[in-house]
Amino acid sequence: MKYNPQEIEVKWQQFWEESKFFHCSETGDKPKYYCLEMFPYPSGKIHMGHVRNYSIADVLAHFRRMQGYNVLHPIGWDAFGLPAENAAVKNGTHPATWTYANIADMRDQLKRLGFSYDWRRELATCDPEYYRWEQLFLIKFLEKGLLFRKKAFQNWCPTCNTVLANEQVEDGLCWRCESAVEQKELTQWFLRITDYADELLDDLDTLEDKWPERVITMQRNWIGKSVGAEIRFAVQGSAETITVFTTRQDTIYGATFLSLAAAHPLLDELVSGAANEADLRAFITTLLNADKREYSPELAEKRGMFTGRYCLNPFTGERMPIWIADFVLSGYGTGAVMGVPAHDQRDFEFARKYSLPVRVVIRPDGMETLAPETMTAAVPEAGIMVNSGEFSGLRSEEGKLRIADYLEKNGLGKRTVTRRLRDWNVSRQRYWGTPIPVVYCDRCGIVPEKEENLPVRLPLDMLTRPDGRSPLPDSPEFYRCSCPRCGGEARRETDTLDTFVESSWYFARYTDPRNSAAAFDPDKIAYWMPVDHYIGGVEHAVMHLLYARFFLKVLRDFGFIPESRVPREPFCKLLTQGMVLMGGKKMSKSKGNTVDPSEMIGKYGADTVRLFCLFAAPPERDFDWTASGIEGAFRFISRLWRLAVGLAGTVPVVAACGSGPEHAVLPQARELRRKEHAVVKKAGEDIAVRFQFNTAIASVMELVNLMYLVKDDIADDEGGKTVLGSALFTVLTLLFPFTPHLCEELRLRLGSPATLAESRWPVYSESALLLDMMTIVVQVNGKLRGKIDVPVDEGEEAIKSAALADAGVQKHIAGLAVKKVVYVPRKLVNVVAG
RNA sequence: GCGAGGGUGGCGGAACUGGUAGACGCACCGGAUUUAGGAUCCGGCGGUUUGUCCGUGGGGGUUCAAGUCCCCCCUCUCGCACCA
Repeated sequence: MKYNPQEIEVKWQQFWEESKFFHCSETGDKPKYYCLEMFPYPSGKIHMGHVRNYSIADVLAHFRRMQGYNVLHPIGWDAFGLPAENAAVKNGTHPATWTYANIADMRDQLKRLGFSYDWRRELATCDPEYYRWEQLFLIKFLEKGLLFRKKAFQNWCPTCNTVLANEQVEDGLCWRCESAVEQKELTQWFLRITDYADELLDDLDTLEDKWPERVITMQRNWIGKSVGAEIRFAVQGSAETITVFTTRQDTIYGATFLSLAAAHPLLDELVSGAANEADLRAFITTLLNADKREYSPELAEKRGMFTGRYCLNPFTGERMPIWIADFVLSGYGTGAVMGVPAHDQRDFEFARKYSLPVRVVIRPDGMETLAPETMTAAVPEAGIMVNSGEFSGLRSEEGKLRIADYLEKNGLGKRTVTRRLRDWNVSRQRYWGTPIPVVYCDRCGIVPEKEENLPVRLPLDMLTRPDGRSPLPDSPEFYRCSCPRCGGEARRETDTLDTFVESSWYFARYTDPRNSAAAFDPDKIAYWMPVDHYIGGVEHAVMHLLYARFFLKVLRDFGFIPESRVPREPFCKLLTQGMVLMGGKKMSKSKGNTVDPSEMIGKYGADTVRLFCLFAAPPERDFDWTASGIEGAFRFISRLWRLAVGLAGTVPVVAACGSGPEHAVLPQARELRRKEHAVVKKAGEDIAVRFQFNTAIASVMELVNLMYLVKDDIADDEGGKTVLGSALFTVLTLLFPFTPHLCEELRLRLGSPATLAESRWPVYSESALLLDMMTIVVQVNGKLRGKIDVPVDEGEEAIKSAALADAGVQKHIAGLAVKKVVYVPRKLVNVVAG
C-alpha cells in the first residue's frame, strides 16, 4: 500500500503506449491543438532544463486533450551538428553511431518521464528521409535566387573550423565553443533572408500579446530597420562620389566633415599619393585588425585620421574634410557617415577631439539658444531647423521630407531604408550536416542536383579527421559526380548546411512525418499549422525563431504550403521558459552543480520530478533546484496517496466534479464542495489563461488539505461520503496533467474503470461557489478592524449597520464622526470617520 | 546608452479588475503518536514596546482604500549596443 512510483509509473507508461491514447487523429470534428516544445539536440543525456520544458508542454497537451481537442504533441531530434563530430574524434566512433546511440538513450529517458507524445511521429534530422526535403527546398531557393554564393569577409571559428552566421557570433566569440571569431574572406552560400526583412518585421505586429514582448523587441532590433536617405558627396579632385546614409537629413546643413569606415572601398584610392600615405595605410590596417571583443563604445575614445582629401556639402557648398574613423561600421549603411557634431553624440566627440567645426542647425523644443562654444554634448532631439538656408524654420519631421524631395529632384541622393539584418550564411565546412545539393560543372557552372536524385546522401563510411576538418573535400567517391545538366564530369559541393536550417521547418514536417512522396501533404499542414503553443528557451529568441519564421514564408511562396490555408506565422503562442539553476547559477558540468534527472526519477519517481519543476516557480522565471524543494513535492504526492488509498472503499466512485449533493447536511461537506468547485475554476484558469502552473498546483494542495481536515467529520455521512468522493476524483483529474501516473493509479485503486487519459476536464458550477454565509471585511479609514459573517443575500443597509455595530469598529470610531460608509458588494465595508 | 523584466517574511513564491498583504511549499518551533529516531497527523510561524503601532527597494502624489494607479529616484537580471 506504500507509494512506489517506480512500479506504477512503468506500468502506466506501458499502458499508454499500448492504448494509443496520445496518438492524434486527422479525422473527426474535434478542434485541433498543436503543442510543441523546441526539439532537443541528442547530446546524450536529458538535463533538468529539458524536463522543465517538456513538463510544461505536457501539461498543456493533456489539458487540451481533456478539453476535447485533437492534440498533436510530437518529439524528435535536432540530430546534425558539431558535438557529434567532436565526440567522434575523441572516441573514434562515427558521428552517426554516437548520435543514434544518444537518441536511443534520451528516448528511453523521455519515455520514463511519461510524456504524452505521439511517438509515431518521431523524426531525426540526420535521416535522409528528412533532409532530402530540405535539399529540395534548397534547390528551389537556388532557382528563385534566394540561395546564392558570395565572396565576403566571414566569421570564422578556428576551433570549429567553419564559418558562422552573424547570429552565431556573441561578443566576438563563437556561440558554441567561445573561441575568438576571426574574419576570413571566403566564398560562401547565403540564404537571402533580407528579401523577407520587411515581412518578418511587419508580421511581428501580429504576435503582439502572444509572444513575450522582449522576444519581439529582440527580433525588431535584430532586423533593425532605419528609414532615411542617401546623400552623395562629390570628392574634390576626383570623379568619385561618396554616398552616406542618414536618418537625419534635416541636419545636412550642420554636416562639417565626412567619416569613412576603414574597410570603405574608396579609401584605397583616396589615400594613394598622400604625403603621409604610409601612415594612413598603417592606420587603416590597425583599424581593420582591431579586436572587437571587450569593446565598450562609451569608454573607448574615438580614433580617426584625416585623409587629406575633401568633398563638398551640396547644400552649404562648403568643403568638408574626409576622415577615416573607427566608429563607422563597414557592414551597416554605406560605410560612410556625414559628421554633424552639433546633433550626433559620436560626431560631437570626434569633432571635439580633432577640432572640427560644430554648427548648430536644429533648435530643439524648449531651448532658446544653442552655442557651439558652450556645448558639452550633442543635442540629438528634433526641433526647428535653423541656419539651414531655405529650409530654416521647418520642423525636423517636415524638413526630412523636404530635404529628401530636394535630394531626389536634384539628383543628389534618394530616400532609402537600411537594415541591420544580413543574409544568412548557411555553408559550413563540416562533415556532420546536410549536403548542399549543388554541383560545379566546368561547362554549366553551378547546377542544382536533379530532384529525382535526392537525397544527396551524406556518406557514412568515413570518419571525421582528427583536426576536425571535414573528410568530404578529400573524398572523390563523394564529390565526383556527373553534371545534372550536361552529364559531363563535375564536382559536388562539399560544404554542408548550418544545422539551423533543419530546425527551421521540422515543425511543418511533424504534420506529415512519414510522407515519402512530398515534404508534407498540403491538407495535413493546412489542418495542423500553426503551432498553437511553442515552448522553449529564450536563447532562441533571435536565431531559431527568426529562421523558422523566414522558412514558413518562403515555403509558402514556393507553393509547398497552401497560402490561403496556413497563417503567416508558424508559432501562434510562444512561451519562453526560465532556466533551472542550482545555487543561483546555471547548471553546468564544469561547475559541478548539476542534477541528473534520471537519478531524481530513481529516487522520487517521474511524477515528483515533474511536479517540482512546475511548482517551484512560474514557467517564465528561472528557479533554483533545491533538495528540500523536491522533498516537498514528494511529500505532497505521498500525502495524496495516503488520503486516496485510505478512502478507497469508503467513498463512492463518482463521475464528475460536483457529484456531491447540492445541499449536504454537514457544513464541512458543504464547504468542501464549494472549495472543490473553486479549485476547478482556479486551476483551469491558471493553466489555460495565465500559464501559471505553480498556483494551479497550490490550489489543488489547498483542496487536499481541506479534505484531510474534514474527512473524519463527514465520512460517516452519506452525503459527506459523496462529497469526499467527488472532491477526490476532482483532485486526481486536475492533477493528471502534472502527475499522470499517480493519478491514474489512484483512480484505479478507488475502483473507477474510466481512465483519466480519456477523461474530460471538470466543469465547475457558478452557484456551487456560493455559500449561504459570507464574510465581510470591515475597515475603519482603510484599516482592517473586524470581520462580520452575514447571509449571502443580506441587503446593503443591513450589512452596513452590522459593520458599524462591530466591536472593533466601535472602538476605533469612538469620539469620531462617521462621515461615510463605503460598501464593496460581497467584499468589505469601509467606515470613514474623522 | 536603449529595450524588457524584477525588488514582497529566514527561503521559493501568492495576491487576476485598486478592496483582508504574505496563498501554497520549504525551513523553523510546539503538541500528539513513538522505547528512541524517522515518518505521520494537528497547531504556530512578517516585525513589534503585544491588544498597539509599523510593514511590499526609497521619496512624493491620487483615493474612503495603493504591493497594485501617477511622478521622481535607487538597485538587480537579461538582451542589444559607436546601426549614423
